[in-house]
Amino acid sequence: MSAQSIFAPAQIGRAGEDIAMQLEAAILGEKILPGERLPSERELQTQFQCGRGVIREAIRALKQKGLVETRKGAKGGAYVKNIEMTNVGESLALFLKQQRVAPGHIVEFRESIDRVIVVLAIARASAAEKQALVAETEKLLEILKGEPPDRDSLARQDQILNISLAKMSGNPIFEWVMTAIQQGFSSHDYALYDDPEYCRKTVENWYVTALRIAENDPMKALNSISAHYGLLHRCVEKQKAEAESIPSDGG
Amino acid sequence: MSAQSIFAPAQIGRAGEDIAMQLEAAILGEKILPGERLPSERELQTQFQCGRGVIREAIRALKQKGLVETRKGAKGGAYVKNIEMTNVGESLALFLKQQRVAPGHIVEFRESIDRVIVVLAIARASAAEKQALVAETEKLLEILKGEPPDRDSLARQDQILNISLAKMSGNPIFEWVMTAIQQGFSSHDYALYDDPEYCRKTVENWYVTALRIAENDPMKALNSISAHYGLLHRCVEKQKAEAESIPSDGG
DNA sequence: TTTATTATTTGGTAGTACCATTCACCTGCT
DNA sequence: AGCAGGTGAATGGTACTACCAAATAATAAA
Repeated sequence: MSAQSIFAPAQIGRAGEDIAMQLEAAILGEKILPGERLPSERELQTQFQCGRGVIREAIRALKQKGLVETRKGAKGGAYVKNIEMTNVGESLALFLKQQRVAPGHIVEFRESIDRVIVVLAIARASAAEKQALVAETEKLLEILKGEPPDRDSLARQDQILNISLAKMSGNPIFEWVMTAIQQGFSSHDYALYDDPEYCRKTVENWYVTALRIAENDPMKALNSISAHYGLLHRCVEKQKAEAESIPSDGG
Repeated sequence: MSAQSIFAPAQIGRAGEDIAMQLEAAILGEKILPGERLPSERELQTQFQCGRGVIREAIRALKQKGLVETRKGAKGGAYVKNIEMTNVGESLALFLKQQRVAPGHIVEFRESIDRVIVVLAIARASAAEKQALVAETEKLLEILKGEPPDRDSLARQDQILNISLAKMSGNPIFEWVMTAIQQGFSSHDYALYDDPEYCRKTVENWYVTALRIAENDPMKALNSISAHYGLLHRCVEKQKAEAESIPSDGG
């Protein structure tokens, strides 16, 4: 009943934007909580005193932002949901693609983040969490034993490890940033796992790193991280060189 | 003339999504370059064999992603543009707001990022850029001389400094992260500038940091950064304590 | 009580009409 | 010729109506 009179008609030039903003404000201001629904399009139409198309466009914008999801049928409508990391990641991925951010930059960023994460994780994560991390790396070793190793599984497990580690930092922002970067970079990551040599070394390095973390040895863990990204960096350089020497298949 | 037959009618359940995806693919695939226009809504309507509302919603989604901007009138339409960092930042900012991240976490994250940025900036930025940074901090000093200092200007200049510094790292991802974090937490930053003591110290610290960077002295610069965030952290704690002792005015 | 049918709600789509804005073009005056 | 002002066309923005498809609720039938 709270969402009946909180909206103003607001009929200026770009009414759609205005309505989208009002709805967004209502959501962020927790006038409408996650799980609840916005009034139906036809109700909003009367509340805002405008056409239904405008309402639809506004809701479309919210949907794009990940603020709501829509369902059809009775009891359908625009349901407020918690924003997921994937929305942020998608957005970043778009940016990275269009701006042609060099893989080297991404590697550099990830390394710098990871170094901080490792130190925080050692200081804050419980022994159980650290052991769990080691267990996850052992899974990675298992996957590597396959003949041939399943690249898809490797990449997925690698992402899981990165996220787990980020979680152990005790600071959610690291986790989110890592998730976003991984989404934006996933295509490259896959490519890197094509190199069997890089692949093997990386997996081994993950294992060592996890052990160092479990042993609460930050300096050695940082060394492992550096080694990891050293590998990654060389691999990126190598792929770049190859891409330049074979400039075929382009559009 | 290339954008006439590249779209398929594609009339399945959620046609809007489909059309948005096709348009997005066309843009990312560089079928339509930045600065160019999408066909008009009415043209797309005939190409996709659907109603104009659907087209409008699809374009609305692209607009929300920051892929296009629309203009009215003759020669108007949806123009492809380069994605700006603020668009990506908005997405993250939204997420951070909804997740109610503790200010302490943000301070921690920003410090860790800033430490890396400073080192990179010293190594990579030109002498001119470093001098420019010093000049910007001097502006901050000027603002501080006002009686009373204009908090709004201070906060804005502080943001400019952070972004400038991030830019000097030579890695656009740091710039993005800094932009995004600032967007998400401008409110906190403003609050911090309410404390005149913190304000003065911070400004002075910025100046010292810029000088250290200009002198290419990474260790001292890092010390300044630590001092900066030490201040910030104490200020956040103080405000948190105050907020807890005065639990009024809440929703 | 369970199952099948019907009605209702609600988002999704199509189409039309009209308005406001912007630009290209043309007219007419100087 | 050159400039001022008007005119018209293109285009996004809005309103409205009608209908479809899906999902739920209410009702009837077994």
